[in-house]
Amino acid sequence: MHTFMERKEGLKIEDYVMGNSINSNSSFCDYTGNGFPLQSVFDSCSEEDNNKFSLGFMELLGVQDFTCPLFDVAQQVPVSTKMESPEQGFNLPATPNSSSVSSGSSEAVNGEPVKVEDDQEEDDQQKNKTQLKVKKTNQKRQREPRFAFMTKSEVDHLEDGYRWRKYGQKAVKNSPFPRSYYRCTSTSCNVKKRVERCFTDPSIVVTTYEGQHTHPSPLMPRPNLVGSTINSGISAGAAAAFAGAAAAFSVPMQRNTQSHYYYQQQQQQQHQHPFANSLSSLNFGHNGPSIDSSFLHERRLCTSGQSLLKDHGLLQDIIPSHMLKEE
DNA sequence: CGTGTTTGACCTGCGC
DNA sequence: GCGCAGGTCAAACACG
Repeated sequence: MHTFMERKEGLKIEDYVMGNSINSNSSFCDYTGNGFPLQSVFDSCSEEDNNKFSLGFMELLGVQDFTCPLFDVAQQVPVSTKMESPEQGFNLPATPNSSSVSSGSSEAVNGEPVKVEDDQEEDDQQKNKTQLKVKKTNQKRQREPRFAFMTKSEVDHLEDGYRWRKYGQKAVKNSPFPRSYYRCTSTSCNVKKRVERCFTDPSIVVTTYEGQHTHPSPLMPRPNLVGSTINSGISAGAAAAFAGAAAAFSVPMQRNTQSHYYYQQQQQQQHQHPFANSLSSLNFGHNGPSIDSSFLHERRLCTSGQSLLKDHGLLQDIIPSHMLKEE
């Protein structure tokens, strides 16, 4: 059986969901009836991979029990995984700001306006525009890994231990709810996230993270609080492992939420579970966040939680028992 | 004053 | 080429 780790970039999830019949203009809420914007999560797809991975969508998701509703939040069914950027594994640091380009780069140098002849100024602007195009083109080719999940929450912007600065908001077609764009406030960190609400089920918030933090969470306390989770039925190891994996993409730690996780997997990725990959590389004592008490109320599942359970035995405590039985 | 939000304008990619 | 939609910028503004 194919695991999602073996899947490559280019998987067109819409095809697997609705048999190639989905109108690209439709929101994902239309696709699933549960409203997850897969289009925004699983982009950069290729025809080749469509053909290559013609197995069932559920199989693609690593879900063995095909009777499980695909996007049933109530059942906490893991959904799908995929990552982008061939060169970037799950735990590779995010590309530094070198790839980010400001549209106002032609205005000043070192904060001071540059006085030049008009002709030269125009040339410079032309050059800058050209360079901008080239950079943006390259930027698109090497996208940051994306990680998306849906969360049942009343608040749009979930607290995840990192500080975010909102830099944009756009109305989403076919949805009354706008999409918000956030960027990590850390100067050396270019992680972004998009937050939008499913319009068919407004209680569901879809968060898409792009890139990985290059710094520890500024808000997370030391992980010695993890021990407190034991009393609530989550082992310290499981909690720390999950929180660490979550921190890799800054999964929100929000009370009373329900989430599904989505990975965007990519070509030539290590044959290792993304979460496991992330977990193995995380230094919980330093970089990994500790578990906020709110985490105890979380009922989340990573996409590949089941395989992770098998391999590492870390997350059993937070997996609903009925899901284990379904395996 | 520092930090974060709002919002209109702009850029880019893509389909027709 | 044109129009649309997604994504980003940056000035203005709010707030503690």
